[in-house]
Amino acid sequence: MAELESKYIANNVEQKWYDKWIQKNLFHSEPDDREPYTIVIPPPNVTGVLHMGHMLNETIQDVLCRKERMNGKNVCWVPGTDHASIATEAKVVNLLKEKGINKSDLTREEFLKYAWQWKEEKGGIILQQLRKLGCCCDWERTKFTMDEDMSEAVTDVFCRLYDKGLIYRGVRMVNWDPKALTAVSDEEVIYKEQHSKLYYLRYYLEDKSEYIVVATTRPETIMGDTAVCINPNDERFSHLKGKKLIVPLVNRVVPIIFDEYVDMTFGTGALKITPCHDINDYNIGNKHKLDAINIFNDDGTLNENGVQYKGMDRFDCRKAIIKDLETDGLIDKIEDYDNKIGLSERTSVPIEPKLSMQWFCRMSDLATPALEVVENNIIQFWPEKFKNTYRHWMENVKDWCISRQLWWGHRIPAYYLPNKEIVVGRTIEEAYAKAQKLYPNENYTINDLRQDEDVLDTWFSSWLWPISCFDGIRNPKNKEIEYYYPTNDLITAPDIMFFWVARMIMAGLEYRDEIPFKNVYFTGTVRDKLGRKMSKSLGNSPDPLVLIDKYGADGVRMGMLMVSPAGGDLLFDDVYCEQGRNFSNKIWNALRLLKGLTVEDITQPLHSQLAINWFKQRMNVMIASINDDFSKYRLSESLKNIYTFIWDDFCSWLLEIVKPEYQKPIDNQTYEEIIEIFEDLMKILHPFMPFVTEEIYHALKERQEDDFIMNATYPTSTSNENIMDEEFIFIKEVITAIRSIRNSKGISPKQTLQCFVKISDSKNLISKYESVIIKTANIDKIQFVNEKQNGTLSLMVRTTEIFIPIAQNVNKDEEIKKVNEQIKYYEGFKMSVSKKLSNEKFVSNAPSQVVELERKKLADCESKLIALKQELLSLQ
RNA sequence: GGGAGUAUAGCUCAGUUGGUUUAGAGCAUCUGCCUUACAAGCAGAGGGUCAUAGGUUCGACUCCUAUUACUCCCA
Repeated sequence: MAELESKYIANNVEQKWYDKWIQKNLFHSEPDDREPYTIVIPPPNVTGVLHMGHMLNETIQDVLCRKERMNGKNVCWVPGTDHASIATEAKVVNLLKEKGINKSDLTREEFLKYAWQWKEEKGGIILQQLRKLGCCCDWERTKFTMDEDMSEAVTDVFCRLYDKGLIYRGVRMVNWDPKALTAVSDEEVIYKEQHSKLYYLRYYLEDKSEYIVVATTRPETIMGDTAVCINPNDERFSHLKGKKLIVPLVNRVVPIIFDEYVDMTFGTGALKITPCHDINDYNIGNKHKLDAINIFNDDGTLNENGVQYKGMDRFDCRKAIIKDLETDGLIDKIEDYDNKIGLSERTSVPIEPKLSMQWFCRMSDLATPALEVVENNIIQFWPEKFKNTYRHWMENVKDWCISRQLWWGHRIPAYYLPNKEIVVGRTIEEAYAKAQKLYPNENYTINDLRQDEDVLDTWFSSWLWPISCFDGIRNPKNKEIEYYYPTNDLITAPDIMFFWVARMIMAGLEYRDEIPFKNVYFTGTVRDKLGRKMSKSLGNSPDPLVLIDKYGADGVRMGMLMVSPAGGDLLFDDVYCEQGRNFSNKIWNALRLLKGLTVEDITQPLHSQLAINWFKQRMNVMIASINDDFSKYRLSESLKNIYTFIWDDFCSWLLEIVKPEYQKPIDNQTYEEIIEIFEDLMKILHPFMPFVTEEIYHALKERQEDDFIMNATYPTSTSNENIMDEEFIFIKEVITAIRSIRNSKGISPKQTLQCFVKISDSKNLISKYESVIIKTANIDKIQFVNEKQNGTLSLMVRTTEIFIPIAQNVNKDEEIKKVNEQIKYYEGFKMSVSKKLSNEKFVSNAPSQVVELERKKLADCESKLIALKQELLSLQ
């Protein structure tokens, strides 16, 4: 074998193995008689580039997939992307603008051509990046939410829901995004605290005899005012019943209305009502049958109802209006005021409430069963606390606004007839047939049908994802959907629980009569080390590809997972990736150690045999604990355990014990066993660090052409016996105590020491492991004695006393001080235990093992105290 | 304003139905080592009134109540 590099270079290794896995088609799945394990990826936006949130999310999925594959499942991880209507359309519009092309100058078809072109060029970047991370996605199955089959499913579902009466059209107050020029759903509005102003405006009575002061944060909407509202219990205004007011600037005469909705303590107690531009005002307007005057164009500028401000942007208009009102003396005062403003998640501009005709999907019937399956743990949430949030939303679910005023997306399959009626159909032909049937006397031609201009909300396709990925809407009985569905685990962020998770559950139950997945694992948010969310504007997000280049995909994967408990936020820092990279290097060097040894057919030393047997027992315990952690999605804990198992138990203890002296050979039995153990360790680690483990796996032995660790069987726990592990813990304490003495007295590790052990219960155990202690603590041999030896230092491990002779003089004062400190500690300990034991209630109520244990504690403590006091005497 | 969650070492977190020598890990810190696999390392050490105040219990980091602080969700 060629000389191994002294450092592990991930870049030399990772691409090589990924290419081999692809070349051997190891990620591809076909239905067979094995049990399936299915994950559909939460499809990233085509506009997106890989960010830290994806990294965490995809790493978790990859770990789960790789683990289940090694457990013998037929693993299918379906990758794909989401068309992201608003974001993509915005991107394409901007791009065209740079080329000097306005969207409004293009036809729908022309625009879509540009959009598809953009998608083909840029939309796959993120999936390429996932390959760098090592993701074992079945790339042959890559889906896009606007693929033809996926789109057909969306249309089909729309028609079915419409026929069922669950989809309707209506005028509603919607959240209007004046930049994207579309409605967005409630979930896409982000409320942010902002410093703004509260303006106190004077509205004169019709007869100008007096004015009342109205407080508002949005003075620019006064042109749409159609009333001023007052609480009927508010005595300050009771004399104004039946009076009318003049709206400033537009001089419109509006009524004073009375409604208990108004909070008497807020502002002045008088509220201006603008039914077109505020949801609460809209409701009051309906109730009191007020006029509704729309003053805005779709892009947030003022329309002709804004009279002299026509054409001005809404925020410029606010400034202008304040100036004009001031000139007219109609401003009472202006106060600083903090309020929450709704911003569009996509464009970050303030949302403008707007009345408009939209399509809605009725939710309540769909929500009931979807809540039930989560309440009954048929679908399990990890961590479980998210059930609360889910329940709250499902119990207060509102109808879903599913239309968007965009071109990029699934066009609504509704057609308008000249008589203003609507027909819905999967194709225009189907719609036309319906029209003929409904209105046989009208003699319509197919050209009379005009399709709705709007597209569907992106989530209206995403909610079908686990089904439509396997063509389960169009072909509900096909082999694939029957085999892979329901999927096993969904890994996602909690912020899309309502957009997506809840609706997938609804769709699953509605169209398959079955849940879409059995477990939902919610990841935390990736933050920077100061706890701030990672964002473009803060520039605090590292570039994942740069990280991978620097630390290796294995290093980054491990770094992220080590610090991300389920559902807990992750405070990311490069140092974690560095730790991951160092771990790869540690493993690499363990390989170098083994590869550098000369193997001979000689007798296996006792210490090697003992250590290997101990390690095998420990391995059993470890595997059981890893499997238990996985069953509870405690990936972080599992990885931490594996990390210490390999670094400490394997490298620092096992390898150090079996390592022959410099330039001496190792016996072949030990060597073979260590190679086997190393291989099992790599299998255990593989799901977390796929590349370095594959590399080591192949370096350990010659392998068959098709032998890969990613397809190996995960080691199983063959016994739960752990006697040797417990023994070894004590022996390690003994060894550490001797090393510590060495360290504190400045004795070189190279200097072999004598060692006396006072005869006690531990004699057999220490004799058994004598060879191990000799090797690792560098002592000549163990001599059992009845008394402390002269010129030695005492140390105590549990209740065993050990004496080490040291050449230099013992610093008596220092030793006396130490012994006194220990005596003090054990006296205190003894007191607390005695107190417990002298409590009759404790002795009679506590389980007998607990009482026994306390008795043993007391006995051990007393014998320690005796020894310590003797030690003190001998020092004085 | 309504709801949920968290509070344990300098930092990030474990601590599984209350009881295993009066709290564990990683990182960071300190001490000593270039000991032929590894300085991306080795050996060792220090560091905590378990947020505060009560309560339940023979026994509380663990259960209950209140307070404080922070985080998230919803309006």
